[in-house]
Amino acid sequence: MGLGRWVPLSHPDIADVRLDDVLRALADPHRRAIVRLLIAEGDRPCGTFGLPVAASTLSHHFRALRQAGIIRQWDEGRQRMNTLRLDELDARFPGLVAKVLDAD
Amino acid sequence: MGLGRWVPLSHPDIADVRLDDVLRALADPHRRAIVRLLIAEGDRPCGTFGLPVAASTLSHHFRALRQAGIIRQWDEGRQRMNTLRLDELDARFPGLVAKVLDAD
DNA sequence: TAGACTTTTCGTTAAGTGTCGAATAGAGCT
DNA sequence: AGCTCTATTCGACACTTAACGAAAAGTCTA
Repeated sequence: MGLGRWVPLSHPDIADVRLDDVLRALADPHRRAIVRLLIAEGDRPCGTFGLPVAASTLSHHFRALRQAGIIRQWDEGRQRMNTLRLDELDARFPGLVAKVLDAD
Repeated sequence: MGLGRWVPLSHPDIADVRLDDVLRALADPHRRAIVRLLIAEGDRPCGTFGLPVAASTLSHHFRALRQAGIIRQWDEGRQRMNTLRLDELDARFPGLVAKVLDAD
């Protein structure tokens, strides 16, 4: 699965998630599309989002979302699964994610 | 007031305001502070925000907010006034600005 | 007219972003 | 072992960003 397996996947504690990072992450339309699909169709591996970008670019967007505290990832066989940290995000920034996604 | 007086102040039509730009503009804490002060204390000139940055940097942030469609500016004597386009923003992205400002 | 005041533009610097292709590395299958 | 599949890292590129100081422009006041 690439070199990023030895360094285990790290996720920020929800208390350490910064609004700056969340907003910057959601300011990108590809990343909003990822979040929207996670809400609409549930947890899914990276390769199933159908975005028109190279695999390496996709990987970059998933990392941005994970480091911002928006998604959680784990490995399952040869794929990497993604889930939205919606409950945690709503506890920290109530209603924010929904409002952003509603906005377009 | 500087060279930017001959090119008159331009503000995007609210219909042309893009979510990407609004989120990117609000992802900066100095710019959120500007918006928050406009809500709390009403329209005010650029020099009255008390941010710990150089005047030229402040100017840069006001331009970012204006071009994103978040504030409207006009000249009054030797100062440049600022107002939040909150009604327009709420018509376009209902509740978004309030949610973002509430979030921290 | 001369000076003070407010704000912008310009030039620079350091850092960050989105994108791609190539190379790499596990997992699973034959 | 070898091959395929999924996803990552790396290096490169063009572009954007936040920040500063210096210079300049317009407005107001003395």
